[in-house]
Amino acid sequence: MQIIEVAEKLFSLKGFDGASIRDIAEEAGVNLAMISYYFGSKEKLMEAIFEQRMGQVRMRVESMLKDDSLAPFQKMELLIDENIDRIMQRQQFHKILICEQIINKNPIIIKLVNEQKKKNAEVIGELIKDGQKKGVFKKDIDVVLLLNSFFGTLTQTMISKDYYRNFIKIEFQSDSDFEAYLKKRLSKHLKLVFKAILTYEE
Amino acid sequence: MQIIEVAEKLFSLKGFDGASIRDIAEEAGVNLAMISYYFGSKEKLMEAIFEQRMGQVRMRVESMLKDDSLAPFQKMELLIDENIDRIMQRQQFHKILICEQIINKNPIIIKLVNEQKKKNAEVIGELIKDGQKKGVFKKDIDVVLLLNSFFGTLTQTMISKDYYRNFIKIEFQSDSDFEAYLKKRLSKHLKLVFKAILTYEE
Amino acid sequence: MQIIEVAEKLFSLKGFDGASIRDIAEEAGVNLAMISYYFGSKEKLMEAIFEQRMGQVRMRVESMLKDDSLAPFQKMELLIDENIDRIMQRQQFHKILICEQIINKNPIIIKLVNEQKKKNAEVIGELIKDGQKKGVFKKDIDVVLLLNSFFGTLTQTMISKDYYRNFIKIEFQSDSDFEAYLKKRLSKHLKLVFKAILTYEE
Amino acid sequence: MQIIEVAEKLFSLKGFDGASIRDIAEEAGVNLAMISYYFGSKEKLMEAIFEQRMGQVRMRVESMLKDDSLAPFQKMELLIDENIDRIMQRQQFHKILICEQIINKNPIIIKLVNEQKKKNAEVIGELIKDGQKKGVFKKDIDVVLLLNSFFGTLTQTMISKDYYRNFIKIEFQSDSDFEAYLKKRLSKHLKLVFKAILTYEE
DNA sequence: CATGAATGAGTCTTCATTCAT
DNA sequence: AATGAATGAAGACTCATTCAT
Repeated sequence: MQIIEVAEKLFSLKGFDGASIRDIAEEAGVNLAMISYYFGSKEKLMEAIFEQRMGQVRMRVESMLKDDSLAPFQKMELLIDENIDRIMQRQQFHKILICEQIINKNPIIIKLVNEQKKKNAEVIGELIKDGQKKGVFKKDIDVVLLLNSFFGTLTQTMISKDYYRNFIKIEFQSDSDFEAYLKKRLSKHLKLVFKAILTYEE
Repeated sequence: MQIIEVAEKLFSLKGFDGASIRDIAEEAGVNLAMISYYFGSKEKLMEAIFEQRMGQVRMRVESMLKDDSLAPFQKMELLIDENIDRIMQRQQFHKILICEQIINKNPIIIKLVNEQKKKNAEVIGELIKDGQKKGVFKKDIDVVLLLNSFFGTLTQTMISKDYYRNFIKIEFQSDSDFEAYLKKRLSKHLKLVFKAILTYEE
Repeated sequence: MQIIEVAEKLFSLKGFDGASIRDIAEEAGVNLAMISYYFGSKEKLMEAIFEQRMGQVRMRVESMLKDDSLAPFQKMELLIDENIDRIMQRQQFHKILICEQIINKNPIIIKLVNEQKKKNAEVIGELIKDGQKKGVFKKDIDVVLLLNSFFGTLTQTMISKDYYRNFIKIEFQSDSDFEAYLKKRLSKHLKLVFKAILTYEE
Repeated sequence: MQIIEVAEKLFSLKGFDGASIRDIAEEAGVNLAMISYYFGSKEKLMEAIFEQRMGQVRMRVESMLKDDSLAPFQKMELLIDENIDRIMQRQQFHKILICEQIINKNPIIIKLVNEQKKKNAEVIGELIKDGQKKGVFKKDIDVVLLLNSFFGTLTQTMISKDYYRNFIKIEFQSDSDFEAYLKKRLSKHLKLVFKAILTYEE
């Protein structure tokens, strides 16, 4: 578990090929051979990270979405905030996730990722259908592009965090202060984008 | 020039650390030592790619933005389509661009990228001010988050292209057919998002 | 230890830059990577040789010099023979030592060498003071030039051994016979030189 | 000629294997290919240096030694000072000379060096015979060891110059001041050594 | 069960040299 | 006569993995 934590950190900093298991073993304070011994190989270690991190998704959301006392917009906003929190808390992993979709395409990982994407599309799809039935959402919504805008905005913001912090001329007392500010802005911004996509008729 | 082309391709497929200069030399049909000979080092080769690709940006746009006969919305739509075209034509480079912002962080490259981001923010910033003066755009627009949504949506769509193609149940006769379809959908989607962000008042 | 032995041999034959770790690994019968594995780098291997060889100096001498029953001249002669033996037994190392003082100048090694020189100067300095106090050595002796003559004669003889063997018209039955002859001649010669420097008044 | 000068400098600083013809070409301000073009190869360049530098020896000495009005001791002292000057003026070359006798033993160079040594032995041999005939030098003098002591002292002093300067607690205004001081000390020291070897009976 | 030692394959880079111009 | 471009060989070093203990 500690190995996974260190590996996640180093993979996110240097990439899969850039981080050596030597580095990982050293920083984790374990024997070099133990990584191959426990995980089988470097590739398998990466897979273990993905299994570990992707298995934790969704719990609170599921039940909430079934709650009929909540309006579709409320559910959508909950979903947005929930995911902003989740991703901002696991930035290292999500950096790896992006890179993994571009390079090193390990089939096992790609499969895991696509399953997750499918689940995401299903959840949001149901929510949209519900909203459409209730007449508050418009017809013809491209779920995938909606999700791409959502996750794309989040990841793009995440990887250019430093640039953004430098751009807005506000001084923050600590990193977590800035992080909190960022989440608030993202929340507002993304809710607006969702609202537009879900209701705006050309 | 041919080396740059091959290197761009392999870097986008395997990442900077994953692509060896051996691979690059072989695929480019040149001697292994030629790469160090021409570019000095692997790092410098990467920098050469960035200088090559980032120097080509914008020309038509500049003049167009100064054209007073165009309404802010028209300009904005032109800008969107222009950038969709540009990025979809240079997908390999933009994949590298994303990874480079996450890992390896060569300072020279980061500097180039940040300068480009600044220019982007300035161009869109002027356009927005113009629209606000003319009363067609709302106040208080976060330029950076707007751009993050734009480029984030594009890159997210690009890296999950295969998933998207599989998801929509349409059969395409060729890759370029799908590519064209994708660009049309993206154009429509992003114009909607921009319109919302630029005009929608909560 | 075996690697050090082989490295010493090859460094003395081809020089630091001329001897590749490939050669060393091959001749030592170990894997190429083992040298980096054990020593860290080629430079560190060289440092290891110096630490190994310079740590062994002097032991018998120390006690001998404190022996008050020996006259200064006797001590000096013992010191001369001791050092001739030491250097002739480690000719390979002393060849490296000379080259290292001219080229490559690894600071760690230079430091070790200078410390050794300082110790040598101290030992001989004490001996000289003792002899002066007892009135058998003259005043105003340049310790460093005395040592330079001593070690310079030895090394010069060592590196032009072949020429010397060819010059004197004596046939030797074996290399070790010649070596023994050389040591005897050197001993006589150097004792004469020392005596002159220590007593001869202009 | 300029190439030879630069090559001599770099070979003396980094050794034959450590100095690349790239470095030499760059510092000499000539084309990289010109060195192979003019000299044939790196080895031949080294040979050219030796031919250049060893051809210049002896001119004034020859005539002087035939001068019958000079006593053997006077001739000897002239010879000593002459050679101290010569070597101290060509320190770079003599550093190369030492290394070349230890490593990289190019046969052509070794031949040149041995011829020079033979000439040296002849000249000093004649001088000694003359002195013996005149009854001022003793019998049984080992010419080679005498020369070894002479050149050995000089080279040893040369390569540990910095240590010596640091050891004696005298401050020098300039490098050439120290160099002059060194030559004076060496001259006195070596004349004493010679006198002892040539006259001292055990 | 856990690990220190060892390895072969691979990394990037630099080398002296050559060749067409 | 002189050189820029190009190259094969070799350089030191690091890698993920294995294996005997």
